[in-house]
Amino acid sequence: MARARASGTQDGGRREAILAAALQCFGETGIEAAAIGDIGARSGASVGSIYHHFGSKEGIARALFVEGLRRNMELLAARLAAVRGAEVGVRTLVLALIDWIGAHPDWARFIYMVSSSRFAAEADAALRELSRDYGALIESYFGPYFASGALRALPRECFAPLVIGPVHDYARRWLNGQAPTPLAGHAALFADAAWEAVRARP
Amino acid sequence: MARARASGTQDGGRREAILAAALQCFGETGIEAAAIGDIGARSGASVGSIYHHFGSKEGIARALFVEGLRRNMELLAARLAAVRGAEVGVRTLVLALIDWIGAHPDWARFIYMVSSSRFAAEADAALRELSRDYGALIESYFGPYFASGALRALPRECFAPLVIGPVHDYARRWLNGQAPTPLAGHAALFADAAWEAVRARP
DNA sequence: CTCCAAGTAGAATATTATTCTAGAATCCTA
DNA sequence: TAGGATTCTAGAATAATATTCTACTTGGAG
Repeated sequence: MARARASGTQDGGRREAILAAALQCFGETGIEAAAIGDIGARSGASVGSIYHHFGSKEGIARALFVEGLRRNMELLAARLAAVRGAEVGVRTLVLALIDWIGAHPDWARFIYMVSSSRFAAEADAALRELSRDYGALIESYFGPYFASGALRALPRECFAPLVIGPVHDYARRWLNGQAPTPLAGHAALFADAAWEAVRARP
Repeated sequence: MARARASGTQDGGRREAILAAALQCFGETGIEAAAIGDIGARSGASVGSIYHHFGSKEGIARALFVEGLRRNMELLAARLAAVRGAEVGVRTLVLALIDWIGAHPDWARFIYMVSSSRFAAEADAALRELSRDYGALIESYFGPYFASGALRALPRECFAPLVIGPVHDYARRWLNGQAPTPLAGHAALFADAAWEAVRARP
């Protein structure tokens, strides 16, 4: 009858529980105001245990950030693997992001919260690797379409901003309560706009 | 020979000095890690003085945020007042933002840092007023062009994301060191894309 | 069975935000 | 200009909380 994570077990559930509690706390009060004690209370972990796993509050935030980005990227990779073509690829990029944000607003809110924070730019091995993988995914799918001329000749660094910049901007507003309509309500609009922005011009 | 802000004067210089020091500290180490003591040391203000003016660390951040947005909006308002027409208006929106970010990267970095933070959504009179003014500025300039059909029929809440979303997305990456080329290097590209995204379609 | 590494707990410590009290500068009014 | 009210400043005292430390537990390997 013992619950999977009754007490003192090494099943790894403790780590997940801490992350889940932290995501909640961070989302409710912001990272700065969230107390380690609260995270411990909600997850059933002691302070010492938390520090054993993550080293610091920033360590928790970093782990959450990497985990969120990874999940998001996995969805995108799965969706892209199922299609072929420049236009459908661009639309998939937009729609996968919209779906993910709609399904996981807490994760999205947290990621937006810290993505411009100091440590997001810092030397973090896992983060740099993830960033590299992300670039590689985009490049491997869309590279050929740039080469073939199906996509407009653009500096590569401008591709992602043009395609998903509007979605991110809208999503931030929506998550902040500044826009009433859920992201999904404008999915077609943003997908159309993304394709128009990067398709080859006559 | 007393310097303008020698000590204990009420000339307002103290408040500005605190804000300037805070912008530096926040930018270097992030808001959480920045210590009130440091801000005091850099600005020459005592801890008590800082709390008298701002009430809390979050209060300092809030004041900085509002001030930054206000300056940004003033530039935009001035530029828009000098032009007339749908296309030039959209381009002005993009270019004013690009210019401002290029000229004030510290402000931009800070604003991005906190714009998704908890207090940005909270009930702050000055902030809500500013947000309202911003909306009114956009509406008063572009409203007529929506009405005349020069701009595509769009949900109003999608207009700003489509026009400046890509710029924000690129700017965040650039400020994080993830994109080498300064924003100004892509100004024409982003302005063109913005206009294409919202112009009336044939 | 014993040992070892990983995990856990909670008290002790350190850091730092915030509050408090007193005093100095400025402003306003008569 | 005098005097009182108000704003501002300073720095010590307090409180909150992140982090460190030490001892104990658990589960697995040999």
